[in-house]
Amino acid sequence: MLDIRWMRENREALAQAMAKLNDLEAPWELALELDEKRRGLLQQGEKLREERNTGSKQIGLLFREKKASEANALKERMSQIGGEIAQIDEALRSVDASYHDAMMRIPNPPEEDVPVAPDEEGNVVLTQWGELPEFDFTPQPHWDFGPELDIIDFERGVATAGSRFYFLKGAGARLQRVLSNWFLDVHIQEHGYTEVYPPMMVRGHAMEGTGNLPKFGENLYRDAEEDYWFIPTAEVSVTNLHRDEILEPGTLPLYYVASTPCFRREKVSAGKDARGIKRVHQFQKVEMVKFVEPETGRDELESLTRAAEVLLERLELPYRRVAIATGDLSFVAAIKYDLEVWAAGCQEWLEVSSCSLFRDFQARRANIRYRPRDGARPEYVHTLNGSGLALPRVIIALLENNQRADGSIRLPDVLRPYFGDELEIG
RNA sequence: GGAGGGAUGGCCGAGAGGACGAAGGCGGUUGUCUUGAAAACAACUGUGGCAGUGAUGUCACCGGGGGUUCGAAUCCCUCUCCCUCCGCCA
Repeated sequence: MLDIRWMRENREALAQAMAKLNDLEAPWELALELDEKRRGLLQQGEKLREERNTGSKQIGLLFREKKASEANALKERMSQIGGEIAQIDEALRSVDASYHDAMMRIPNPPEEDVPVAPDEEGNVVLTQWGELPEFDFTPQPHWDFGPELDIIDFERGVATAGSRFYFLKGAGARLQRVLSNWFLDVHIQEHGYTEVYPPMMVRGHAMEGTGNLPKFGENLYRDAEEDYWFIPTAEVSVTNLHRDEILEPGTLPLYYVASTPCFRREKVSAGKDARGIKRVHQFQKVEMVKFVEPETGRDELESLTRAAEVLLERLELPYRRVAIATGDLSFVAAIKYDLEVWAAGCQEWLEVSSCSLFRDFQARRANIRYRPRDGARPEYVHTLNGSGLALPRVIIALLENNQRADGSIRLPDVLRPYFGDELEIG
């Protein structure tokens, strides 16, 4: 959510930002209109309330002085005012609801240096690390060798839960668990993160806090009877960890990391990314979330992104950092870097991390504030998050890039502390 | 799942239709006293909206929402959460 005062005073900048984002539906003009209406009604109502408050006090006094007839006369007038207040309140309620809804549907304006383009064609590769692996045979995609090695079972996954579900088995399941643990360990021990185990179903208002609702409900799974939503990423629960709080001076920055399953409806066209575990309804992801002071946001984004990149480097996986263009930016992000890893079997770059700065956009929605100094006014924190990393796609790259002519796979040495001498699969 | 009891400021806790944004205590800040500290004493001490350059004014907020009333922390409805007992359970 944006600061309405900023919106009032920066119409031009707002219009430009929305144009850059290529979001033609963003109801920012409507929001400003409703804001004006809302404040008008608010002032009318308050004036009447003031009148009624003083009147009501009078009535109390008059009764105490046994001046019943005067009191009753006043009562009648107050009753009238009460009616007017009720009318204004009703109008205000409806205006307020529309206003709030409009505000919740206005996206975050991009940072100055985000590449301006209408869609993902304008994304810019900023850096590329590592050499693409070369083979003297044709590298296979994981959906071919996964079942052969009996480490991924698609058929039984589909039979059990439907399309885009799978079983990881044996070395496959173990690899995911080991990677998840190792990612967590690196973030905790080297990057100063605190591990949390968050709820994986949350209330609707938590989804609003991170910006997944009201606009993107169709991407989420939910309980049919109760207000429980399955998290599409740990970002949702972990960001809400400090909802409605005022953090005392000295608490920021806060770094959290969690490894959770993520549930996504993935209503993409039926054929797209249908094979393998590139795009599935349930996957494991290690997510980093930061709460920081506003001035430090950009530096924190850089260190957050580096924390994810380091993992890819130690796994010897070639990757690139991509600056997401304005038209491809998510609703809540002010700036976003994607990390894409090369998968030799699929022959494509797979997104394994998104690192975003939200400024105060989420903090306003979730009402997360901090006190800059003792006794100072509370201000909104800035939030960031990034995957560090999404498991299935890292597994894809790891398996596909390290396959050998005989069909076996040799995992990188960095995993030796977790695998011992069992670095070979198949 | 069933029965009952609760939710009040940073914390504890009073409050039962009118002088209540809310007693009292704790905590915090400042001052007096003191070489300094402690103690004692005194004053101050919540959040947000709107209007105003400003002093300030005004409105809202006693878990959330709705209602009754001239007037609600207080009465009614509803939701959420917490506690106790019973049932069930990894």
